[in-house]
Amino acid sequence: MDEELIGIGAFAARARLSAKALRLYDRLGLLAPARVDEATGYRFYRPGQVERARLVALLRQLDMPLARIAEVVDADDGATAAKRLAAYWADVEARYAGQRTLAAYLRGRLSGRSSEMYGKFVVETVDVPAQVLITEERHLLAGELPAWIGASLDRLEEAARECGGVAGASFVVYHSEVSMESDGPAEACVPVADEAAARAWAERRGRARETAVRVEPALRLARTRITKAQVAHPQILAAFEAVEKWMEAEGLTPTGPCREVYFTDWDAAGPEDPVCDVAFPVAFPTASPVARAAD
Amino acid sequence: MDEELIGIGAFAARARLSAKALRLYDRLGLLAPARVDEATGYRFYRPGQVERARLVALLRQLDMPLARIAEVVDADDGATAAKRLAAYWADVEARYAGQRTLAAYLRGRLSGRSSEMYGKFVVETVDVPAQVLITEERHLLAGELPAWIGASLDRLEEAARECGGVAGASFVVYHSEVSMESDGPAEACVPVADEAAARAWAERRGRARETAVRVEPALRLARTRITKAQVAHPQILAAFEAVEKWMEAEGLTPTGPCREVYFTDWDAAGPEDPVCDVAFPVAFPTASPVARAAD
DNA sequence: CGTTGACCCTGCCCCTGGGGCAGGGGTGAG
DNA sequence: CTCACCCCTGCCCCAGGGGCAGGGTCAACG
Repeated sequence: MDEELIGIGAFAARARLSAKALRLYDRLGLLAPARVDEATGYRFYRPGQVERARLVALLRQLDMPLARIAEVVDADDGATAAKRLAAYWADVEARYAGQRTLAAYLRGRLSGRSSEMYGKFVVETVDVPAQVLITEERHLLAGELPAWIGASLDRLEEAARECGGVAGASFVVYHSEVSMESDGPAEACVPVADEAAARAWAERRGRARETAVRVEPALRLARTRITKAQVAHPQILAAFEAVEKWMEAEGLTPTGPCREVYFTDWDAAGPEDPVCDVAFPVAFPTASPVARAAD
Repeated sequence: MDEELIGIGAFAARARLSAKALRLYDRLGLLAPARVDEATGYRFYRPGQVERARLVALLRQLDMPLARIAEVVDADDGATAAKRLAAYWADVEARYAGQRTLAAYLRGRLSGRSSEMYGKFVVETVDVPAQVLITEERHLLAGELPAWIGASLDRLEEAARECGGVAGASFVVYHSEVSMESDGPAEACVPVADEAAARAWAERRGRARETAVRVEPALRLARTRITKAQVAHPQILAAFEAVEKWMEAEGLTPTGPCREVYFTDWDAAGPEDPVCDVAFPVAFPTASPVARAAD
């Protein structure tokens, strides 16, 4: 029917792609030529394939990975394709929102406003007793964090009712990066009163899930208290840094990953109410009997 | 003074970077250890280097290339560093703005609104006589296009006064991508009346510049007229597509790169005034004497 | 009929910013 | 003595191509 096949060069020009890219897409099965000459290996395309190729080119302009492009262009109908594109773009937007606030924060910090920032945070140490925790752990992106924290703590606090009730402030432990770009694991933790019940609960959930029960030993934390408005991307970085600066000044080094402790009802708090401690575990004083107390 | 050097593992944890990344930064000169043991090759860092390392880690979260990170962290003062960061981020924002509008456009198109879009454009053919052009050519990003087009056409129209005056509508030729992401060359063209004067002008400008004089043969264009409001990223794509669809339906194929012809005073036009033709060169009818005229 | 360009092929190395693993070494504690 | 940690270098891997080498094809022109 459509016998006017065209060579890769002409097709590349019409699709506004490079021949190299077309060969790659062929190899990946994303955009196979209509015919490949067996003797010479020459690729020939139907003019009707230009449309698909151009869509691929446009999606590449969004930096969409080829695998996701395949999901879009191979969708059964336009609505599905649009939905997949929208899902991808929502990911990008989330990631980008975090980057934007981080860029703004860094611009301010580099401009020399750093010294004035640390003064705003009051850092102190506090001792936390050993606790039985029910936890959820996940790898996620910075943009997904707020939503996940809320949902995860809700789930755990709900589950805590079967485990003797919530026995302390819920918190989130960041096992790698604070405000990580990629996927340092974050762990949501809720202290519960009844260890045996907690283990039974975890058993029912199955161990393959992301949930677990663990006993955390008593800790000393260096912490600073922040308001609801400060629990957001750039501002909270300043809080973490303030605690670290303070620890350095005190000669303390962190003995574990940092955490955010939510000690009050999030939803009931106003923007200027304190809701969260940004904290690092530090060593208990050992050799010297002089306890380093809070200021 | 600061004899407490720390190993790469501890340093990596405090800087929230991987040891692997630190070795890379060492090799690139971005973050050299305070001391390297000659016998073992072990790297040792001063605690004071954590700050720089962490800044690098944060800048990496912005996907800033290491070379540009080096420019920021090696800046002489904070203001310079902030300026370089701001410059980088402005690039990202520009690029991102284009991507966002493209994503919105594609979402709409995939949802099936395509059929209703093409009806809005009236496509026709028009013959353009041979012209002497003075031109400027440049590689640039989509975000820089509007500003460059305006400035470049202003410069050329100014220069045209020395070349016998402007002899036709100014236009811009896109030698690779329409609304390209990267750097397909764009060429701004102004027709002038006096070829000899134009060549003398180009001679004075020097040939190493991006300016040139060329004679374009007579062309037949397939074009559609769009308003000032439509001369923007997603909308204009629809116009290009409409022309291409029309050409396909007419059995025509483009014989050269596409162009935007600005046939009226841009600044004096309102948003709904037609200001621009989106056009492709097509072949003159040859075998058949039946001229394909505009509808 | 041969030659000349214009196309086209595969295969290889290059880029960035690392991740992951192999294979080896050093050091201190039990 | 062995084990557990750190640490080293070097190699291969990812995406998404760019660029080049070296060789095959195809149409048109003399």
